[in-house]
Amino acid sequence: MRNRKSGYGSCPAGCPVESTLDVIGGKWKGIILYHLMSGTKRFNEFRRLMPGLTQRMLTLQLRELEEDGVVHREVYPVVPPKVEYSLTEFGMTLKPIIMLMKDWGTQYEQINSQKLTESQNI
Amino acid sequence: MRNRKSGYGSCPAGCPVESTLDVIGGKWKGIILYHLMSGTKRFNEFRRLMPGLTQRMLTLQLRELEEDGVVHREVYPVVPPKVEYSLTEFGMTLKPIIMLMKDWGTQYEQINSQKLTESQNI
DNA sequence: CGGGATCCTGAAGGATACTG
DNA sequence: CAGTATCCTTCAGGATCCCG
Repeated sequence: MRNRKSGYGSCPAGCPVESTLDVIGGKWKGIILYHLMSGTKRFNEFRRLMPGLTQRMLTLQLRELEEDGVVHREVYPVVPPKVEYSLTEFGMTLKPIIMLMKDWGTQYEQINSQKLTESQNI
Repeated sequence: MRNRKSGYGSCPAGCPVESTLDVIGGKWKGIILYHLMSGTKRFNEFRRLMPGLTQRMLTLQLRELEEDGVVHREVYPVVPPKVEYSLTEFGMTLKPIIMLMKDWGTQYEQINSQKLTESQNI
């Protein structure tokens, strides 16, 4: 999923779509960004919000989002350590997309669960 | 990227976002959907539009999109074979998302190329 | 023309343990 | 608290050849 950006060679049109997917398409990036929409979060806050996400993956995904310029990482030089993650201004511009994706995903899930119950009734 | 849907266990909120990414997050699905926005396409049309995409992957990605209910596959019983792919009505509802993603990706690419030239000037 | 059948690999993601 | 550091697994994606 990563290294899409490097490889294309020829990609006439529609590639910006892929660039966007590069940024938000990581396994956890969608949820991470979604949670960041509602405000700054700390490292362990994410872990509470997303059980099942390991520390390693959380770190990696956050670092990539940071590299891509959509997430800001603020380190406070205190003991115990305190690090806050927030959306950059550019990251904020993802809000409409994430929100639309949330709405669409809700629709999609409803339709899928309907299919399921239908096939059980037959 | 696939089988996200099956695995979660606990996914309180924001998961619809992930569901959507499940549908559009495949390596070529973004471009495929983008090209379908402008109308029905045949198998080899896609291949022309996206050199570098192998037959196998094109078939697989189209089949998954079909399973997810966003793409319709129309087979004409003629010789030589003719198969047309189009968006379902539900698939049409993805248009706003794809378009936003295209716009955002364009912005993102501009910013990235700026960074590049800046770092070369230093 | 529009695929299917195989085989293969790279890297995305995961489990676990340790640390400043 | 917020991470590294290793090691390991899986499977999405690719290459190639064949077919009705």
